[in-house]
Amino acid sequence: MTVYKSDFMRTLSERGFIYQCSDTDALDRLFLSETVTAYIGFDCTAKSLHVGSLVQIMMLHWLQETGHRPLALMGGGTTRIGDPTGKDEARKILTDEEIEENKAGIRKVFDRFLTFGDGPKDAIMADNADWLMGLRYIDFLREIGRFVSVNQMLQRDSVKLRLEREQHLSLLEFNYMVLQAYDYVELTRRYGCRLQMGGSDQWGNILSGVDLGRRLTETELFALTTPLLTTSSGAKMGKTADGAVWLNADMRSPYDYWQFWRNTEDADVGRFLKLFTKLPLDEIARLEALEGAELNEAKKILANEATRLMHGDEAAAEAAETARKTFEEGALAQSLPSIEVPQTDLEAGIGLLAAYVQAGLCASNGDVRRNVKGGAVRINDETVTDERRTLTAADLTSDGVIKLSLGKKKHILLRPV
RNA sequence: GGAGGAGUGCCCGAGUGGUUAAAGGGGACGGACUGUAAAUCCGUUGGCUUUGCCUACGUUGGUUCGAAUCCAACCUCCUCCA
Repeated sequence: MTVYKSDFMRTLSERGFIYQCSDTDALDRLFLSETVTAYIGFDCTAKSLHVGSLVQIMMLHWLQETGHRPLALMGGGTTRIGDPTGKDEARKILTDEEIEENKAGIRKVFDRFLTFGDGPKDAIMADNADWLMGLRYIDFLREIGRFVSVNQMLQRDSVKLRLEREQHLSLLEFNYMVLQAYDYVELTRRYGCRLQMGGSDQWGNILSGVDLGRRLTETELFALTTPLLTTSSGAKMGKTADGAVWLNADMRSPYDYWQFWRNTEDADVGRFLKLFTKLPLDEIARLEALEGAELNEAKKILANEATRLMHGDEAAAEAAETARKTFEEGALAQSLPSIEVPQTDLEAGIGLLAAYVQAGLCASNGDVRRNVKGGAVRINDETVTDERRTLTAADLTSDGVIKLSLGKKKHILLRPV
C-alpha cells in the first residue's frame, strides 16, 4: 500500500476507500498544499439514498474531517436525463415534481454527515439544474461539444456494455456523461473544485470530466473512485427482498437499519467497520480478530456505530435495546417497528393476509399464503397454519399489541388506536 | 435503403398451435442446521373474492374452437449488402 502524506489520502487508503485514482501522488501533494474542494454527485432518482451511497457520503465526511471542503452535488439536472451506467434500459422519465421531492429527501442525509455554511471549510451543496437547465443546444455543442470525443465515449463501459448487450441507447442517455463532465468543469470554475469522487462504476464518467477540464480550464483535475461494494458472498450491498436499504428514517426505521448491519457476514465485519464507522483502526483490528460467535460482538458495535452516525446516539441505543430484548431475551419489545390499525377494525376482525400485506411483511396475499405453508408466519410467537385466521382483540398481548412475525428476524407490532 | 436473424417471468435461458403461469439455472424469500453469520440440504418464487377467475412471453391488430408459438404493421437490437 502506498504511504500517503496527506491526512485525507492516508485515511482513505487505510480504511479501504480507494479503488482507482487518476494520479495518487499528485493528488496527495495537492492535499498537503492547500484546502481542496472535492465533489461527489448524487442523482435524485429516489426519495432517499441507500447504503450503496454511504461509502461516498463517508468520503465527503472524512474530507471535511481532515480539513478540506466537501461539495455535495444534487443531480437536479442530470436526473432529467438518466445515467445509463449499469442499466439495461432507460429508467422511466421522472417528472419535475418527483425530482424536486427526491432532492428534498436526499438533502436531509447530508446534514448528518457534513457541516454546511459559508466558511472556507464548510461544506457546499450545489444543484446542477442551476447551470444545465439553461443550456442552449447549439451554443453548448460549439463550446463544449467540440472538445468531447465520441470515439472515447464509445470506449466507456457504460456505453460499450449497452451496445454489446444489444440494448438500445438513446441520444438522451448518451449525453449523460457529457453533462456530468460539464458539471465537473462548472464546479471547477465556480468553486475551484479539483477532485471528483464516486463509485467505481463512475470512473468513465469522471474521467470524461477530467479530460474536458484539462481542455477547457487548463487545470489538472483528479478522479478517485471507491470499490464496488459487495458482500463477501458476492451479493450487491444493500439489496434485499424488500428493496434497497434506505438511509432516511421514514423509509427504513433506525431499528431495521441497525438490523441490517447486525446481519453482516463474518467476512465483511472488518471491512465495514473501516468504511462505515469512525472507530480507530487499532480498535477495528482488535474487533475483526474475534472468532466464531464472538464476532457477534463486533457486529453489534458495527450496528451501533453505523446507526449512530446515521440516526444519532439515542436512536442507535434504542435500536440496540430493541434487538437485545427481541433476540436475546425473546421478549416482546414495545419499540419494534409497528403499524397502527383502528380499534374498530380489530373488533371486527382483521384478516391475516391483509394484516401481513399492510405491515409490509409480505408483498401480496399470495405471498402470505405461501409463507403460511412454509411455516414462516407467527402471531405472538405462535406459528400460524390457517391462512384464514383473523386477528381480533383477543389476540392482544398484555402489552396491548399483536406481534406479527415473518421468519425469525422480521417482526412488526400491530397497535390498535 | 436492401436481405437475413432476434426480443420470453427479477436476471440468464428452454419452449415454435392445445397437456404452458411457461423446463433449467441464478438470485430472492422461507424451513432445517448455526452464532440474528457463511456454507450445505429442503421448500417456495404472477395477481385475486383460489375446487374458479384474471393478467403475462417487445407493441398493436389479425387468423383460429384455441397462440409465447401462425400472419401483418410498428418499436428495438444484431449480422451482411448498398
